[in-house]
Parts: sequence; structure tokens; C-alpha cells
Amino acid sequence: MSQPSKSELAILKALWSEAPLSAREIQEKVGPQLEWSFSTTRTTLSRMVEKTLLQLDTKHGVRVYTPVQSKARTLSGVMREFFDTVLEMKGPLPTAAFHDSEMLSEEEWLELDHLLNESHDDD
Amino acid sequence: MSQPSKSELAILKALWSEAPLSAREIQEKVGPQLEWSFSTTRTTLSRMVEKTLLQLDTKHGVRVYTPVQSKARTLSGVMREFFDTVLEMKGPLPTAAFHDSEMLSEEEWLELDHLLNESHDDD
DNA sequence: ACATGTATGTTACATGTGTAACATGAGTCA
DNA sequence: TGACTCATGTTACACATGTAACATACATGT
Repeated sequence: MSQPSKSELAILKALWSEAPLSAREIQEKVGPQLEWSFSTTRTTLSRMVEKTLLQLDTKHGVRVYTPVQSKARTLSGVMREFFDTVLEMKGPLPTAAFHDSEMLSEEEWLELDHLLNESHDDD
Repeated sequence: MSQPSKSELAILKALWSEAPLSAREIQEKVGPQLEWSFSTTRTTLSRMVEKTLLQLDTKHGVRVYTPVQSKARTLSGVMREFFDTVLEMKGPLPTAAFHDSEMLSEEEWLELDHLLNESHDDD
């Protein structure tokens, strides 16, 4: 699975805090911040479904979107890629250094740390 | 100045270790690793000059390329962007955590740390 | 003077991403 | 039932990036 772009990451963040959400609901969350029209949000959502970053379902007659991978898994991929290509750190990463990011709970940091430094089966 | 792409970063890395270099010399350094034809390397170099990531001069009759910004400055920008958007860490970053990357010397880490955590005049 | 190599300039085309409008169909209210 | 709204499907266009070929000009050996 390819890494999410910056915009895609913004949408994923919205969905990690609450999912599934409809396109309209996602727009309410990220539209103002990204200064996107509803069309733009919808296009991006479609592409994310194509790339299997999101899963599409129907609830109460509307299409709703759910992230396919957990926050920890996604971020571990993004971080691994970053440290590999930018800093050429191939080995274990010092995840403790990031703990004061409020992106993840303690639980999620543990998961991320595991993904990043122990297991190696990508998908 | 916009952030370098992954490919552009590979070229910058080659030039940080030795500059200026001609297109041919750069190709010898990065071509095999990236599996690029000479044409591809040259196109990327041109675009980097357009974006003012590289400066173009003529030495002994050949065109040679030099990075416009220092390794520390470039990497501080890339890192700042990453931590902002991915981990939403806006404040000072724990650069010490990266010291065992061999990308930078102790000197350069100091410069990077300064750029990242003290000064704030971007260009 | 000609052929050949090397450097440089120019152009091309596919895919990804940002950014959006247009069209259509179904539900709702007057 | 006609007008409107909302959700969804489809299409568009520009710019960035990956990836490269074609064309031309200069130097150099024969």
C-alpha cells in the first residue's frame, strides 16, 4: 500500500478520530482547514478508496468511509519511509523521542513501536 | 524554496558529499542506485536548477551543479515539514534522537538543531 | 574534411496530485 | 407534480514528478 499524501493524511486523521464518516461529514471536518470545496474532498476520497487507503460502505443509505489501516500502522509506514530516505536510519528508530506528539495514545505508541522496530511483515 | 522530492534528495546527497559535479559525474554516483538513464538524471538536474535547489556554473567548459543550501538547512526544512504534518509536533524537536544517523557530522547536527529549534527565518 | 564521442538543449509522455465543475437520480415539501 | 436539496457519478484541467528520446554543436583523431 502506497504512502498517503499530505492531503490524504489530513483526511485519515479526521477518520481516525471518528469513523466511519460520510463525505459530507468529512468535509465539515477538513474542508475549512484545507480550504477545499466539497468536490475536492470527494475526489480525494474516491482516490483513497481506489488506493485502498479507505474502505467504502453504505450506512442508512449513505456512503461512509473507514480507514483500512490503523493510525499506528499507517504512521509507522510513513515514519519508516521518512527515516530511511531522509536520514538513512535503517535500524530501530527512537520512537520515545516522539511521545510528546499528541497524535497517538500510549497504546498506539506501543503498537507503532512494535511495528517499526520488531515485526517486519509489510502488506 | 520548496522541499526536494525523494529523487531530488538523492541527488542533493551526492552533491553534499562532493560539489560541484557535472551531470556525468552525478550520474555515475546516483544512476546505478536509482536505476536512472543519463537522460533522467539530466532532466531532474534541470528541474532542480529551475527550482533553485541547485546552482549551475561552468568549470573548464562543462556545466557543474552545486547545492544552493547546506545539508543542515535542507534537512531541517524537510524534518520540520514532516514533524508538523505527520506528527503535529510544532514546537522544538528532539534532534538528539537522530544523532546516530550518519547523515550529518556533529557540526552539522548543531547547525540543524539551531535552525530547527531556535531561528525561524525561512527563505 | 569526416566520423565519432561528449555535452547540452529541447521535447515527450505517463502517472500522481490539487482542485474543481457538470450531470443525474432520489427524497421532500409546498 | 414541480421545485429544490442532497448524495453520488463522471469528467476536466493544471502542475509536479518519473522517465526518457531526439537533435544539435563542439572537439578530436584519422
